[in-house]
Amino acid sequence: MNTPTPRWQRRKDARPAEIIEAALSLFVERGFAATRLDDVAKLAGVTKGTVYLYFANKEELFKAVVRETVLPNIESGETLLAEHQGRWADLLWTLLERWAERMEQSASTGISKLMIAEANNFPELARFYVEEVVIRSRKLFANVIERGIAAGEFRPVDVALATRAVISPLMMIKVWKQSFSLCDTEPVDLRDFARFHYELMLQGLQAR
Amino acid sequence: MNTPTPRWQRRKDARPAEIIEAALSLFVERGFAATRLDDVAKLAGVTKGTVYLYFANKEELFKAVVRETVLPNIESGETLLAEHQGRWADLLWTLLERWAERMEQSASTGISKLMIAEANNFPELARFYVEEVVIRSRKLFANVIERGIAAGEFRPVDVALATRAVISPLMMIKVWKQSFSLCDTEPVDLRDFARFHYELMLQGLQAR
Amino acid sequence: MNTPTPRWQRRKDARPAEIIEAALSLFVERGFAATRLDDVAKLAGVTKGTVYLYFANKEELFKAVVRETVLPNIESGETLLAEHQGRWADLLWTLLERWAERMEQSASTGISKLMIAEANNFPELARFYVEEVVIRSRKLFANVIERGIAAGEFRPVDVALATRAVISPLMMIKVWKQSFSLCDTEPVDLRDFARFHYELMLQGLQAR
Amino acid sequence: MNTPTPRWQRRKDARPAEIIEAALSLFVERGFAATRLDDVAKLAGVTKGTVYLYFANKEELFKAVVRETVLPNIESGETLLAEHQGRWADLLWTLLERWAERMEQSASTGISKLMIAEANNFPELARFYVEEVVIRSRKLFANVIERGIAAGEFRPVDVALATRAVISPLMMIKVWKQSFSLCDTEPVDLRDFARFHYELMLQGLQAR
DNA sequence: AATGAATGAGCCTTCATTCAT
DNA sequence: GATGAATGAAGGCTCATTCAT
Repeated sequence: MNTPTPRWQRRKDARPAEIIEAALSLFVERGFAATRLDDVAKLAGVTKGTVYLYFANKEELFKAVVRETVLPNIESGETLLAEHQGRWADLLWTLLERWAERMEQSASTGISKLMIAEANNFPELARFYVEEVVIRSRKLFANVIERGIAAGEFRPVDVALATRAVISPLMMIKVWKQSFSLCDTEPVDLRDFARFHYELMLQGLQAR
Repeated sequence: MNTPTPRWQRRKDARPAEIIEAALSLFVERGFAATRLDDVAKLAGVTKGTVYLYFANKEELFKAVVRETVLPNIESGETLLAEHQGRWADLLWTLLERWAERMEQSASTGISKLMIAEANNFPELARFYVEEVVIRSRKLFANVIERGIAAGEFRPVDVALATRAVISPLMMIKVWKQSFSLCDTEPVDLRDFARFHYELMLQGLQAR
Repeated sequence: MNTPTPRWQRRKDARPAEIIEAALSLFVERGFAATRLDDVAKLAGVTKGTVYLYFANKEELFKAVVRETVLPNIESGETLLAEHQGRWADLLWTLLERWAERMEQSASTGISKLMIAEANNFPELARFYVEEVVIRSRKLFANVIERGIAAGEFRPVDVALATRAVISPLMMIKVWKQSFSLCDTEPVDLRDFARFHYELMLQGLQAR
Repeated sequence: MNTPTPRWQRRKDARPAEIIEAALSLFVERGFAATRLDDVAKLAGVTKGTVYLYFANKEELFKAVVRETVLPNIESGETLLAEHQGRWADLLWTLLERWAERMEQSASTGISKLMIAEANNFPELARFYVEEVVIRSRKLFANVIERGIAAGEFRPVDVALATRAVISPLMMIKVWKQSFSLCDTEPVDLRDFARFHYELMLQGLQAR
């Protein structure tokens, strides 16, 4: 007497986002190669065929995940830079703090570890990631440092090296947490570390 | 009547070490999952069946690789600490410099990336690695910082955070190089970066 | 108040023919199995669902294509035979020449190759094709030969064998062209070959 | 009490030939695309993995089939040509007769139809077949015709066209038989047709 | 001890067919 | 009548593992 549940529903507009969300969570949890599209489909509530309706293949699905979940973060940082007024050291802290915050909330920051783990086996993905994400992120921080130097706020350091010195520690801690959260008995808090590292950095960067 | 074993024949005792060496080099180059045992065997000059003679399966081979190739590096650092006389900042630099050097020469430093990439899929191995390698490495650097503070050379910072701040940047750069050497158009030199980062750190660490 | 159906709107009666035309062209180009219904639909300007509205499945569509596109050619030959006056060798040439011409212009002559390729997988279709197309075509040529013999123009050869000897070469060249046009570096012209073969045949057929 | 049957036996030397034989028979029966490697393996008494032990992929398996089963036929024809003494028309007949015989006995002559059916979908196979089989076969017959002309036995015809005229009819009859054996109610005998066609040809070819 | 032939489970991808809209 | 989103079965290929020799 009750209406039989239809075999499926048309959810064209919602599907891609649902699949991307499922893929992000599984990619970050298990890695790219170890994630089966069957599982992505199941988690998204569809079948494998449906995944291929929206994404040409596994690699394109991955790229879509990056585009939808990582790029917006970078763009928000670029906006911050464009609109910034005031001390550059303050902007540096704002960027680092927001990054640390996102690391604790959004799975999208797990993509870094994913890429580190899979880059050698999927060179095309690595290229895509470096071009779309890495270079732009570096440029963002490099810009802040350059302007700080120009403003006389920072010493005239090597910008490429300084950019790495600003980015690497926080990224490493995040990557580490993702891999060893279950067995590292001496974890550090991401935001505490971000602040500590920022202040340490600043001593060495600031002009006297 | 008895056929004398020729001098040049490989003793069977050497086999496991040869297999481990081959496995290290391929695991570091391609990662755990992407390395085929066929290739490990070929590189070691044996056949696939022989690998299974010495190692129960791929995971056990992986564990053996970690055990045999990483610990000696740490021990040499501990010796340096035990015998050190003079300024602690100098020891800090010595440790970082030697580490950076090894990164450019020895495949064993590629294990870090390997572990980061595979830890989630091999929790027991992750536990082993954290206990035997990570904790000991941290303790080494933490000791240097603590003694520097005690000697009035460094400010009384949070030692756990400072240890991470000292270790993470260089490790991140190495991990990164390993994953993106082919497509990162803006690579930095490991030792240049080690020196840059050391000096920056020192500004923030030193007591005035 | 009533919306008049615009004159330019396609009548629904035209749909099947449009789909058949699209299917013919793709089947001939790519073969039965390799032709996707998606592509047929796209070429016909409809969607895949619409194809299933008019044809129960891919096989039925295939049958429809054969029915609609091959028979008219045979009928025109039969007409020629019925109305022929003069030497039978001339009619033979006329038939061969027209056939060679059609081979260069109409996709429908590609059906032969299609049937050769798919007959084993679609036995019922093969039966249909043999009965409706093959037997009738043979009869046409056999008739010409028989009348030529009766008229003393040709020697009294085995008509069944002679019919095959007349038909096969040209058909083979066409079939071949269709399959190997891209990689055969020594193609021959269809009409040159038809003429060459006709004259060769004639030497052997003619009474002295 | 009875010894349990081993899961498999080592039959290294025999395997490739067994797999090739199985593949030939299925390819000819069903076509290249429609033949599943699972079925080839089953018919050869092995598993799919074993097929890949000896052949890199389906296309390479096909090439091996051609190499092992078709090329020897051509080579034997080339030997016949090299060693021939006497009238060229006789050699022509010998070649055609042997070909017709093989058509009735060996599955390998079914490859022609196979290639016709699949060439468009597997261009690399088509290229291989044309280069390794087609060109060489044509050259064989072309040589006979050329020498016949040089010897004054045949009229100075267009050799390329004449070669096709010699080869095509018999090949077409064979191809046809393979596709329509079940439903053609007017089959002709291959060897009868070969003889008939040969004699017809000869009339047109011979110098007066 | 060592080999390497053989296995079989697993995964990405394709596409004819179905059916909710 | 027409659409196109969704399905699901099928097949090529890989590779860790086993085991007869």
